[in-house]
Amino acid sequence: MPEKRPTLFLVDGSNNVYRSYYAIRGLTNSAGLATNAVYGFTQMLRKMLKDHDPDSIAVAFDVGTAKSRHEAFVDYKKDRKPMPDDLSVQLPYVNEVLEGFRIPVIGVEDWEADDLLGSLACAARDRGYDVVLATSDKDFFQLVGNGILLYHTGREVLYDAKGVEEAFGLPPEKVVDVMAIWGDAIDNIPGVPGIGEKGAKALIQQFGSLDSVYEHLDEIKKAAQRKALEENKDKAYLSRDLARIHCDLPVDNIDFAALHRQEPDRAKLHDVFSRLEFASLMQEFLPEAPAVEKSYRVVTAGELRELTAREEPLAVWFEPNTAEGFDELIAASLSIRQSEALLVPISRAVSRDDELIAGLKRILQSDRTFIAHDAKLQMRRLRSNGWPVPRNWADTMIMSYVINPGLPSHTLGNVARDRLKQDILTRKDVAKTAPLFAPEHEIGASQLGPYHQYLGDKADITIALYDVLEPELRRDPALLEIYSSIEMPLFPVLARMEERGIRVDVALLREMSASMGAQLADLEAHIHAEAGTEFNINSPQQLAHILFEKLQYPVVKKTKTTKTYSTSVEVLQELATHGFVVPQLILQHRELHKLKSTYVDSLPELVDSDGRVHTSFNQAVAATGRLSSSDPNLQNIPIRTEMGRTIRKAFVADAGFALLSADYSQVELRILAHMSQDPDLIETFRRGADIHRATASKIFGIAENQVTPDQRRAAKTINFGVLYGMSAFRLSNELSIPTAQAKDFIEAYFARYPKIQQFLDRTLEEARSTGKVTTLFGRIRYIPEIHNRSFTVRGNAERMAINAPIQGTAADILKLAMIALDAKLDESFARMLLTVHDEIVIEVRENRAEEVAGIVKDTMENIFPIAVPLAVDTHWGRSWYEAKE
DNA sequence: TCCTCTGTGCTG
DNA sequence: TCCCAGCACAGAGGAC
Repeated sequence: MPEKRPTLFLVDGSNNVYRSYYAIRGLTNSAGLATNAVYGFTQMLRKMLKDHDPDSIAVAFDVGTAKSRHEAFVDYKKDRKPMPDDLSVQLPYVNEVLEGFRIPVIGVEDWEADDLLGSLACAARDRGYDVVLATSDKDFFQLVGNGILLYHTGREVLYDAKGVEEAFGLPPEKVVDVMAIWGDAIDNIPGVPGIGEKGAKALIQQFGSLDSVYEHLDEIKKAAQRKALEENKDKAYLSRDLARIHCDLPVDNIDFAALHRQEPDRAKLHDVFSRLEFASLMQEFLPEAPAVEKSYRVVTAGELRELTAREEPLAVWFEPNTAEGFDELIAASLSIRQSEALLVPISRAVSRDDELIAGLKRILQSDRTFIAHDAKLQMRRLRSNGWPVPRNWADTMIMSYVINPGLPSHTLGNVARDRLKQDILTRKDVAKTAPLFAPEHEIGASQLGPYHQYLGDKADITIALYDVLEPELRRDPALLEIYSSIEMPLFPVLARMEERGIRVDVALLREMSASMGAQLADLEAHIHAEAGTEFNINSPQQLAHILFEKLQYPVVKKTKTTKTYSTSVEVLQELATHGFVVPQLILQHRELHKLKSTYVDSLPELVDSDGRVHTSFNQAVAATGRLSSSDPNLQNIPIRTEMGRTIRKAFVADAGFALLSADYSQVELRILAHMSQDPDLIETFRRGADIHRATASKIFGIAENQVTPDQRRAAKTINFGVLYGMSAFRLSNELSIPTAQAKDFIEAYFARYPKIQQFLDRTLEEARSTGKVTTLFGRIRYIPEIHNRSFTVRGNAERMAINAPIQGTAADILKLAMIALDAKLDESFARMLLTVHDEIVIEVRENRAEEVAGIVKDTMENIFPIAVPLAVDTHWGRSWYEAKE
């Protein structure tokens, strides 16, 4: 193998200062000094040094004006605004930061920074460096290739020539030809007026160069394009000259050896960061180097044997070939102690060691505890690769979730930041460095790089979190019970459900798509004709313009955040009642388009080679304890309208099987009855009456058989409203009655169900005094905003406090039922596939559907007895459509 | 071009 | 002042 060339990173100073200035808004220190540009620039540098660890580095700034280009084109940059004051004041700090990092600054009087960078790059390349230009200016794409790479500092992506071709659409050598036509507003390169990015790229793709475009003008089909090119030939050629970056300026005086990386001056950095008030950077660059050094290394056979003999919990991470997939494993990361990690190369590509792999498999078969952050993911990765799956797991993601489910995210990186104040490298960070650091080549190497760092962090941080979270969990017996008796037994069940997937009838969806497409086209034509103009019906902005400005319909409602005209269903329905025809058509178009784009057209894309879609059930997302589903979300498949419901016909059972759906009836109201111990509500459920009719009877003081459909509907709305903490305002809206009357209804309700009122009061009191609420099983949800001074924020918190115990208890019960069912049902005749909050979908042998339905109903109804019976309805059929009554 | 925000709408 | 919990699509806007 040829010796590796040293890397030299050349940073485009002005570009990155400006980019940071515009990318981050409103950052100042307490003295009022703007710090946005220097902050962004510093973070960019820090990230780049960390991710790419260059051997040498320099920053180029332009100084003075650029004469050569003035001569070429007098208008050049004539419109460029002077640097904003709140940017120029930051430049001295940028210099201080660079001094702190000990990074040299290169500036040559009267040269364009572009040309300076280009010339430095070419000279360095010729002296044996791998050069990386750090900029977000796409003009530099032209220099990429033959020893020069571009690191896009906004995207944090490294481009080689192939990468440029993918990203830009054309290879580096064609960039100036494209710019000649396209132009560049930022640099005042005019280009050919009337032709933009797409047109310019298409032309160069077709003809190969600017010269060739002009040689073949007569072949250009679009008359307007041809005319624009004819009339602006001078501008085009001038633009090409302006876009070309010069690489031949004399840079002989530059001593490249002096650009070698140096250790940063931590004291200096700490000082400037403290004046700028960059707290996290101050923390990172303490005057003294950090005492604890991480020890990550590639494991030896001896070390692995030693590890096998031990029994303490082992944190594990298995790295697959692709970020989200379950395909071939590349490497494993193991840790039994914080700040340490052993890495095992698995990849076939390089350094595969069968002895190591066999040793690792032996460890997995032991009875020790394996700690993972998302054990379900690790389990699926192992199983899909035919590896042994451990029996005993601990899961730090679930620990974090059980301890505080309300965090915005329970990913490893997020929990590490929250709990350990540590940032970890992501796969994305490392993948961006691909052209320099191909993982399969790096993992077996003796010298550690970013990929080792990333892998080591996985196991190291997992065990560090375990050390923090496990004792914390133990301090709360109820939470420990939820963890060990609900969540941990559940995850292998969910793993199986994901692996099985559900069969989808793609042909049926394609048929639906075609027919819906035709209907949509008709509707669209009709709407455009009625509106008298063509516009994008799916654009709320354009639609609002047509409805409320062109057609002058009355304004019903404004949107919440931007206070623009709302075009929501309620608004359109309201307008339709006035007799306007367009809103009615839009409503039809909306429904069709929604169903087609979200379900009918997207589901077939997600069908696996086994003809089934495999969703992910997320066990650490919903703040109430519910599960969620994504990629695809199978918990929001339409049912309420007949057209939407039809989509369920595409979810089908295997040949010889049926789909069985079992759902809890009114589970949340039954839980409310239990938790409040309201005698009337309990009595109604015990005698198996229609709960909404019974409620109507009580509120309106009439016999149950006298209740009108409207009264029942009102009672139903109130019943659900109670679970959500509904306001009289909302109820009045929902029922189209005056607010005063809605208020009366609610008062009548609580007068008849005083225990419910007491339960709600008690729950709010718990939230106020302890800052949290709990489910029947002790699952916690924190309600930090319960004392907020803002009426709106506090009101929201109160409604969450009321809803969380009920919704969460229902989730707990469903999870217990799933665990019990998984133990009872044999894979050979009944397979749990889906769960939708109060429903479980099971694929069952046709001839055993009735028997299994009985088992499922019995299990779900008796899993956790409460003051009222839990009722479960079951239905089955060929499809999910048929399985729902 | 990509990313983020916003509006909208589907489920329990 | 708009009812809890989710996920996903499409358009629009920002831009050295």
